[in-house]
Amino acid sequence: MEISSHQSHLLEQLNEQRKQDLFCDCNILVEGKVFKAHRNVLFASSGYFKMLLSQSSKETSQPTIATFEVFSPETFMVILDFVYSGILSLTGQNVIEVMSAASYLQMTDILNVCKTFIKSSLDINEKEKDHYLSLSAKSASTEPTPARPALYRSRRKAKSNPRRSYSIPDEKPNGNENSWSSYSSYLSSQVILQRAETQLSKRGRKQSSTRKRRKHLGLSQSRELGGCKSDRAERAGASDPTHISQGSGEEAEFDAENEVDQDDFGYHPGAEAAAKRWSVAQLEQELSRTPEFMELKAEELYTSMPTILGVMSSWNEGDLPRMRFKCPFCTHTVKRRADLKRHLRCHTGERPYPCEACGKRFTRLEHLRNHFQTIHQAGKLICRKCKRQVTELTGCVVQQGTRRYRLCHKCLAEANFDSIPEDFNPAERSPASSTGNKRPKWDLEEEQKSEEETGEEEPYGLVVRHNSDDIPDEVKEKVKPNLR
DNA sequence: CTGGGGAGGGGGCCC
DNA sequence: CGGGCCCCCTCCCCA
Repeated sequence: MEISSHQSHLLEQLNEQRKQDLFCDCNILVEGKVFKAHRNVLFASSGYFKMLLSQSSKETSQPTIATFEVFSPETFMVILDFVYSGILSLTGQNVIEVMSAASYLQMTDILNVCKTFIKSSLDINEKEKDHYLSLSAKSASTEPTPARPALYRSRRKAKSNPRRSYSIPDEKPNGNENSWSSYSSYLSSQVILQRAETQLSKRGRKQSSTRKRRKHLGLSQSRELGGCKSDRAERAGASDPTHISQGSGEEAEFDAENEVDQDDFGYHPGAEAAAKRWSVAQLEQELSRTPEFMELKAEELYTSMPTILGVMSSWNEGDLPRMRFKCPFCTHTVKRRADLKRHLRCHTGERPYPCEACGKRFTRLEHLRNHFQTIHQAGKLICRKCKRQVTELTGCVVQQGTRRYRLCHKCLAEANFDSIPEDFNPAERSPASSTGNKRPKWDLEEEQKSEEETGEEEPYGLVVRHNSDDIPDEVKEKVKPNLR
């Protein structure tokens, strides 16, 4: 005999215990805010917690502390409330971040609901704001089977909108349906995804600048797979040192047409060893700062990409359909596969082209070349002050702040810089000077030139900013020639 | 506070 | 298909 109310009653009791801080044996620290919960509940609800708790299940006497910096307390509150009640309070404002956090925490049900929430917005008048949805406790069972349609009911406040049940379309990770083939479907999805996409692209820009700031701070990019601070930071106008890789989790999840097994991107096998410690998120951040990790993840991404990335599109009636390649992480499409591969670097964070002088890494060789020429070569042979042409003999490079330029000796004397000239010795500063054939030709040219320059310019002193403070030791050690 | 310029990043497309 | 060029955009620094 089965008493149907038992499950919900049990969950209610657990929730009451949580609220009264009874038997809570796990503290979750989210950006300084502490949430108390029960280990077994978290274990049963989240793949992420399952992994962490299974690693530390031996020590049960002390309350466990988990730290997250990849989503906001508000977001975690939504998720925790769902865990203990089966009710997911989704709004148009928080769906992105909840989805991102759910991806990070490996909570498949929430992910599916978020997807459906976005999809369903296609059919819902956009004027309607604040879509409240709740996931039924039944569908919130601990059985994470994506193939099973999860049910959630509308919890909209408008009384005229009675609660409705939606069923999430079956996910077919290995299905034969080629969702990429329907460009009209793709286009229609853009309508609903546009708003969120705007947020993402904005954040992408933010992140881009954040990366720059990090680089200025001497930090290489961190990659928080499947998790992010997302748009909250943007809304708050805060500069958040979080990297794009939520693209792999969040943006990927966003693309409802995508058939890639999203969990492949949300799960971090490389971090398994790190899971033994509780601040795994931090540890992953540290781990993910290495270029090798980027490349590993990029490789993982490339190999796990769906075979079919092209979408057939007919731009104009009567035109022959043209194959375009769609990014699995965003709505961007390109004509050529090579362009897609290049584009994917902005999602994977892969930077195969390190500057051999300062260790800074770039996504493209041309960017590296430009960087080298402008930063390390100061190619413009014009005195910045008097604008007269100078030569290697009549002028020298000075550095002021982040700017590098040339001054003729006269202007240099007038300027009376405090900068202490430092000899630029490419041989010392280029850890890969003996890398042989793999070196790009511009580098060889540079070497020849610099040999001349060092001989000629040394008397004047080439003021080269020392980036040693900017580059973490591990990066400096791992600066390698171009990896391809 | 604001505008200009430098630096970096990304897309399109040609070779 | 990779390399390279051009263009545009954004961010940051500085005057």
